[in-house]
Amino acid sequence: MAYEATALLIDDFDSRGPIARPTLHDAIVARVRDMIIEGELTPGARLHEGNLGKMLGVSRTPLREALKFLVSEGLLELSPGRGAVVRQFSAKDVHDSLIVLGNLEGLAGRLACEHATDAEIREVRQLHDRMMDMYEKRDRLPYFKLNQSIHSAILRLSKNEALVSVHNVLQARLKRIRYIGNEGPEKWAGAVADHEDMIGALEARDADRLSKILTTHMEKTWERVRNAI
Amino acid sequence: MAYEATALLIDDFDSRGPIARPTLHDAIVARVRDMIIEGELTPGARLHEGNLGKMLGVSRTPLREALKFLVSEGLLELSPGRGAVVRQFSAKDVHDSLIVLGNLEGLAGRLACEHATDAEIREVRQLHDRMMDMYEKRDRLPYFKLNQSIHSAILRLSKNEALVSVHNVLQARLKRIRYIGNEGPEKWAGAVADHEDMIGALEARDADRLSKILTTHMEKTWERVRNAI
DNA sequence: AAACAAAATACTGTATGCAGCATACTTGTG
DNA sequence: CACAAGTATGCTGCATACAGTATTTTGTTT
Repeated sequence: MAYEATALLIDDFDSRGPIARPTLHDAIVARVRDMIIEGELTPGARLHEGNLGKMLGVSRTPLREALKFLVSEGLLELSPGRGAVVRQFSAKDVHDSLIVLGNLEGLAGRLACEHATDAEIREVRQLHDRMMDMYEKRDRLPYFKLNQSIHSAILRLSKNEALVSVHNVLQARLKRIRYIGNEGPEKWAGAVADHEDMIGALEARDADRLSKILTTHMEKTWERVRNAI
Repeated sequence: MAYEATALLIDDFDSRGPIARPTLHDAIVARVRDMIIEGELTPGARLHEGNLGKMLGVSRTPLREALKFLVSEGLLELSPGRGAVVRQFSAKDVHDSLIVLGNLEGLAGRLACEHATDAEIREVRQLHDRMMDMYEKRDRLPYFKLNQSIHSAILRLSKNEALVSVHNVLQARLKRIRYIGNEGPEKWAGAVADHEDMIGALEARDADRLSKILTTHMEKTWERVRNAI
């Protein structure tokens, strides 16, 4: 019975790429991370090792290892003798993180203008166009996902691994909040306008302009999200 | 016998602060991190759980948890079935990290100009003056430590927790490199000049200037370190 | 009835044991 | 003598068992 659940976990994991096979550790980390992002585990909730382990079909040992991993990522907090708790982010925490994220994306944009190939920029343009389609249809979820893809793509095009990894950590902490904070129609239009500017600046390889747009875009994100906290 | 080593570990840990008592987990993490920074564990070295555990007087279970933590921090890499290895940083990795660090410190400087109190700036000035004393005496190690303290202080004065935490992660990855890369006299003078500018800009609360100095300072660090890799 | 103390329960932290896999060594063959 | 295959050793990955500590519940006293 326990093994059925384990099998499920591993099936969930993306098995493409012949280099590294999926490990149970990675599967648990990904699963718990999702549970936090999707709100199954709410901020402040205690993670009971016994129950959670049974739930996932895993013994406490690998589960605890995964929890330590998530503590290091900043998604959980650990009080000695009392186990792991889903981390609470105050409004200031979120604001602080968004400032840093804005700065990192600004840097990424600058580097992307320098290092991206024309073909890569065309790919981002395609993502953008598909996103605009979804906006026309007011289809929120695909829009949201494509939006995320575009930001990730710009990060990737910076060709700076350290930047990508740091950005991912911060991004993961806020994913839950952004998941909730779905903006109203008027602010949505503003975000779309930003994105039009973005792709334009990238295609023109105007590093200063792209950098500024990205940083400012993140400040606006704060305005959109601040009430949802 | 095993317990003697454990006790030692815990004694190493700073026990001030009545809130959180030192945990074995934190002690192991700190110890292994130090072993990497100080070169006791060289990049590419495999970490044998049995031996390392005996060495530290700890069983494999908490040791493995600590290793997972350090993997998440980016100091170790994990290949399934083959355990943990001290991560190798290529020259590009280091360069990329320094670019990001420079950007983060630039942001920190900008925020510090805004949020630091006069008293806090005076404290940085004192650190700076003491560092200059050490420079006069050509006393490298205290100079190095005070230098680090000043950069940390500026980060702290940004009053941005997310920024501090992200900076720490990246800083930890490079600590080993900086530990090696001790510059020659002519470049040392350049670094000192930068620091004079820094404290001046901070006291004047000139955010743009401080930000630029910090970012540029990091680019110069690359020049100093690049040959040592 | 309320508050405090004590005991029982339950959860975390650590050690150990076992199974599966990777690697190294040895032996046999071309 | 070299190379390949099979075997043996050793290490990682996971589960379970035990010890120590926090929490909750119950009983007693004011």
